[in-house]
Amino acid sequence: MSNLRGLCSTSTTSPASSCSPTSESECVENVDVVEDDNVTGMSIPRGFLPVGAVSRWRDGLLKGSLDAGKIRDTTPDHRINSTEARDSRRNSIEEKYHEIGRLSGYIEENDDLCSPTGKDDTVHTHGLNLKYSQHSQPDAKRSVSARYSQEELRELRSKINSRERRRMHDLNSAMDSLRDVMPYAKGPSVRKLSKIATLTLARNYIQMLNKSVEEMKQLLEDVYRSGGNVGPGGGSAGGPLSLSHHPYYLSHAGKVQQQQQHSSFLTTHPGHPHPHSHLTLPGSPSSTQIQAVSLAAAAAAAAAGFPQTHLSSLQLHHPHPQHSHSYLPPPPPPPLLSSSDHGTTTPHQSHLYIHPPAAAPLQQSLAYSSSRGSEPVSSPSLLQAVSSVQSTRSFNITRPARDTTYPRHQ
DNA sequence: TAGGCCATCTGGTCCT
DNA sequence: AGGACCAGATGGCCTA
Repeated sequence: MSNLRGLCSTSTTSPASSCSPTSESECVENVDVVEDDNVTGMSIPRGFLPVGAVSRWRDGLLKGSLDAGKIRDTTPDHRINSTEARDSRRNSIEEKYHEIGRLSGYIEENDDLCSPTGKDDTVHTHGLNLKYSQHSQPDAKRSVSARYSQEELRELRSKINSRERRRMHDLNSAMDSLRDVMPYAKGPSVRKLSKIATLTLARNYIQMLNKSVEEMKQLLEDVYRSGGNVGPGGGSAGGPLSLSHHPYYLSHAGKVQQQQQHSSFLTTHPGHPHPHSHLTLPGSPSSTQIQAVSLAAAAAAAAAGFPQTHLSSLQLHHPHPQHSHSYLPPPPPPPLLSSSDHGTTTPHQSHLYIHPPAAAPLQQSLAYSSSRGSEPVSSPSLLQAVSSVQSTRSFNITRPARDTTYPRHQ
């Protein structure tokens, strides 16, 4: 029997990664402890393997044996359906494992199959080796095996795997960066968005921002068009602005006031000293300019994720009939998470339905914000999404965040 | 226990 | 030729 200790050292990557721990701490201990496995009778260096790694190593060894053709997989085409394949493999794993035990010599000639997971940096050279060494392979393929030794092929495979891991880690880092700018609360008790949920949320968030930009553009055009048609002082046109009664303004009066103090564009009307009073513009404040301000605030609120139900209630008092309507029509915005995005719908629900796993982080986000007394960082679509989920199924929104620490390899 | 999500390995393809 | 990218397969972990 080959001593399994140190068999992971053949990797070209870091030693830590060669052990394939699920966390760095898993590979810290390296005490000289050997445990006899009661299934195969093989000695397993427990000290080298983290908790739970024995089973993983066992499975990995099984996989390596299967892939290497040492063990014939009796499962018909076990690669067609992953679920079925997994179940069938799990059902027969013990049987196969006994078969592994009879193949102890395999271990001695494949010393780098000691990875706990049986995957990480376990350079199964069966791909390059077997495939490229077949005489039936094209010349280009054969040349690979002709130019490289077995050891070089292993190193090559290890390098390829390492690059792929790094690539996926970069992708995950980018995903985390994207999550950071997403309008949902983050916290220790909030599970982070899944990848698909992150992308879906990002798409709809961008759509929402684009819509705000378009509204701003339209408003500025109106300002330029009608700016010269308003009399000095604005008269009644420059009168009370309903923005002061807007819930966003009321709840953010302090911020608005602060912005006024630092803005050369906005001043507090002398006749209305109260910070919640009406806004006027210096010089000749036109109603359209005021509307621009109000809409800018509304757009900013929308960009900040403030519920658009409030924004849609923003009605501008203007003497001109063409301006008497709301600049923010209340059509429902696209859902941040729509059924089509996630591909999960319920036939009996015509409205939005979010698959629970995808919605849970959003719901937790709201709960987290609420519990902290902070204003929920949400959008109307988000609220709609969550409320629809709440009406559909119940979730435990206080469950701890899932430990999805990655990368496993540093 | 089933299903979701994820990391990893792997081989193929495309690009520089 | 080597690297990037992609998709399939697989197993682990977690939750409902």
